[in-house]
Amino acid sequence: MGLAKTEMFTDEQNEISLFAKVFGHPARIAILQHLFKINSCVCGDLVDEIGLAQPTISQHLKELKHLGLIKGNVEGTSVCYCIHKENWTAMKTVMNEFLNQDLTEKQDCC
Amino acid sequence: MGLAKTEMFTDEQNEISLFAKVFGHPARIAILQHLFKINSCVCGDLVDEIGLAQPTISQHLKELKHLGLIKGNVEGTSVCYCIHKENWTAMKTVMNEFLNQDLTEKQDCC
DNA sequence: CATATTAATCGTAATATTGCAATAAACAAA
DNA sequence: TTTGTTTATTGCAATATTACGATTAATATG
Repeated sequence: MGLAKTEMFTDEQNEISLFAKVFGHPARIAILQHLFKINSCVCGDLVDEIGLAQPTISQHLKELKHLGLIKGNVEGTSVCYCIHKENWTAMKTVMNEFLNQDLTEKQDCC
Repeated sequence: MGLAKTEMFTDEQNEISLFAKVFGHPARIAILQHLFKINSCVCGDLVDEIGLAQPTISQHLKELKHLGLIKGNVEGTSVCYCIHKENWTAMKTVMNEFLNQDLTEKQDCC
């Protein structure tokens, strides 16, 4: 099928999986890491930095933008991208809450 | 294509994306949350808890197990699953390092 | 205006993921 | 051994993702 039955899960579960999904490709991790690394914003440099074709990078940027994790600013013929700080922080809260669940009290089964 | 060119990315980028990928489906989030919630371990209860067919749940469990995030203990005819604490903690370290990158010094582009 | 530059979009091929019915495998109990 | 119970595997259909060539859109520059 390839179709996740989102209606049978909680909003939280769907939200976490949507964020995780966008992190589920190394090119998008590379894009985000590069945006974190350089202080100023980049655009087509990402195509050189990462070894993928321009349409492919553009597509990955679109997905990141669609989830609100980055924003793009048109400057002449080029577009300058950067991390969307507020949304990134909000995403972090959701993800950290899931990842940092308490394990100490749990007893092992095996 | 549908094929990520893993060889052009760093080990870290590939590792992060692999972890994220497994979190990229709400059913697997639901499974993990349930394993966190109940103190003792579960097996076929997950099929009832989540609304998916038994082979589907089994497949999701397989992926979680393959990444080492859970472990299964055979008890008679049933299998008891639980979070793999050590591996979960190790995964958390990798993911937190990526998610919690410093944003304060970065200037906005837009 | 014509031309270059840059990024987005379209179209398409290759591959991956999801879900489940059917079946198999493993084990317990009668 | 037979039967029931539980989980894993197989096979397949439907859908999603990834990558990129070709093209378009937008803007700058001569």
